[in-house]
Amino acid sequence: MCGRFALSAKTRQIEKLVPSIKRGPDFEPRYNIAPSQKVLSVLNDDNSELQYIRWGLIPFWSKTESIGNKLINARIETIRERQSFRNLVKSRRCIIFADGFYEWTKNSSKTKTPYFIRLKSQETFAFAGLWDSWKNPENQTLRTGTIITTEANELIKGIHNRMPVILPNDLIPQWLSNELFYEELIAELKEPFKADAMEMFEVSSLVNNPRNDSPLNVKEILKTSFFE
DNA sequence: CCAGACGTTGTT
DNA sequence: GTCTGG
DNA sequence: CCAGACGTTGTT
DNA sequence: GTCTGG
Repeated sequence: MCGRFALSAKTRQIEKLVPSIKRGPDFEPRYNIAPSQKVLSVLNDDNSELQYIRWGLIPFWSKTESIGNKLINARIETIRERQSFRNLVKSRRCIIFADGFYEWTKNSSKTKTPYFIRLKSQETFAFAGLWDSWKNPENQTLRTGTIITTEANELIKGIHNRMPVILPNDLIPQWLSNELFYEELIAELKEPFKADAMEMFEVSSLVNNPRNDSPLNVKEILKTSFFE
């Protein structure tokens, strides 16, 4: 699963992943992005626009906002079957930027230990996602999205059985293209991102609280040596 | 036909 | 136990 | 994902 | 809005 992640990159690094996007503003680093918060994305609708959507999919037909609490992830194995997702695969794909994510493992003691996972290169990457547009009772439009998951790779398997679908950079244009052979691409994306390009660290349980998103907590959250 | 769901993870 | 909010 | 709430009447 | 279950 993917229920929490980080994005501390500058706009410039994100522009490298999607050359067609217009220069966006720089933004504050975020180390503890939780469902219901805004996530930085590019939608297949407009590959030139960097925009925020809310994490937690609210399908256009939903009468209530609360369904978004549930639809934070979509299993790639069943994405073509699920009522809430299958139509979106054809028409409403997106990418969501991150440079690391968290997974939890349960200990014998009922406590949960968080781990931070990122690329060895420390580069920003793109999750594969789906989005939709919903109108609230006041007729205001809200764009929301969900992150696609797959089985865990060899690195992550030790702590957890699922992980987010990370798009290899060369597949980003395909995922955002409107002439998509999604059958083939989806089959390809079931294969989890390669483990030897990633690294994983146990981190402080400070990250358990989604309100701890201060850059000042980074050294506490990432307690190993790599943030000197 | 209508009513109710529409999801994932992990645990029992 | 289950839902809501972040 | 985790943390925290989960409620009403009536006013300190 | 559309499918599933009864």
